[in-house]
Amino acid sequence: MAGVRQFDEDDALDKALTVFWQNGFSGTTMQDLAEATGVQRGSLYNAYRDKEALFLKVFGVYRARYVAQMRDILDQADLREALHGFFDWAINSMTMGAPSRGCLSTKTAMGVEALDETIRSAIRDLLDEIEAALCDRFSRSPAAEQLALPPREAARLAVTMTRGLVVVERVYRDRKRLRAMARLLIDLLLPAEKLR
Amino acid sequence: MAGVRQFDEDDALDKALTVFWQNGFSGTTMQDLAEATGVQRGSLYNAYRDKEALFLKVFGVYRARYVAQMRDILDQADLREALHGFFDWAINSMTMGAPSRGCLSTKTAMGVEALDETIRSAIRDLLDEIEAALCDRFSRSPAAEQLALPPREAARLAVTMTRGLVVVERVYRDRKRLRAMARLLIDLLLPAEKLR
DNA sequence: GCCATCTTTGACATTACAGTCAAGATTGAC
DNA sequence: GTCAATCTTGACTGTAATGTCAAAGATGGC
Repeated sequence: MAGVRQFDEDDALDKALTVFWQNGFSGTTMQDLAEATGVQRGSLYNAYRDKEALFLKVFGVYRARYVAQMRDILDQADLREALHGFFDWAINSMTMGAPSRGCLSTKTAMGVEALDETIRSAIRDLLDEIEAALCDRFSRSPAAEQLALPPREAARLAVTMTRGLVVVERVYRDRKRLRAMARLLIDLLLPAEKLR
Repeated sequence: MAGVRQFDEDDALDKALTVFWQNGFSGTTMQDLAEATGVQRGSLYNAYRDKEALFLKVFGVYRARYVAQMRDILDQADLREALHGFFDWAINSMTMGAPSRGCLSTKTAMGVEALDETIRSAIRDLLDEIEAALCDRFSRSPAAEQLALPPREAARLAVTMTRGLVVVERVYRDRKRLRAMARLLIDLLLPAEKLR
């Protein structure tokens, strides 16, 4: 196999992820990616065909990391703490950077005007995975008994809420508000432990 | 006052709103607006200075209509029905069109990469107004006693949830899912009446 | 009817971006 | 060491968008 890739692919994808996350899909230019990765535009086209294919590759990295981290955080004995941990982590993640980078999947879903079917399905897969991770955690005894809703429904509600938080973050830029919202939802989902 | 405007401003703003709503701020070009309104690009620039100023004018129309309609819908005796009416209306509104037009404020908040401060503050004002409308309704007796949360908090949670619904709509394109989510939230907010 | 004032019109300048391509560089296989 | 496959490079093309401007057109006030 002669004529071998000159750049470190993992490193390049990682740097590209940072750029996409900060600027969104349509807000990122191939020039931006070339500068961030140190790989020339032409090489990126050669390696990944076009901007969308490169994005999907980067999105795969994002997705794997996201789900692994959230599963790790959810994996603690106390359900309330697991949920707090999850929301804190999500809120910290989206408020990182200046201006705050937000959420890549939400940015992409809402940011591209004519949402490409391939991209949309990649985002849907991620949301499905997030839902599944929450659902798994909620199905574990004794979580199911503590919840005000069946696991699947509680999971979907939590997923929807995190997406709402991303939008609210973008508009209000107020971490306190986000934390308060998360706390409200947790209190509603775990009524038995609601001791004010 | 010689040299008078040749086009009907209300009509033009209304048509521009349709375009912005369907395509978002950055996805809409002045050419699109010229075609939709029947007003030449140059005239639009002359009348509104630039794309952003025109958008803000259009957004004002959107905001007034949105809040008036939602206040009207919330204004029915039974709180549960008022909430169902509100969410149904919001869901119908965002799933209208093909592809569904979504929510103008959310699209704009998430779609513009470097969110302009003026636009962001216009969106924040709208969300504040939506929250206030919900809060007013929740503060009306006997709503406050039926709610699992204080009015302000319940209102904020509902606002966050509608934003989440918009994102979920864009990804899943499934009205049933949206309705189910809305129902879950309503059931959590009105625990006393939770009779399955 | 005349004029000052604003609007309309279409061409123009500028910028920005996605994607292409041919020539040259690199390197593993033999 | 040679070769062929692949990668790299930078210039080029094509397209699309925003905003500007000068000339022409319309109109209310007098």
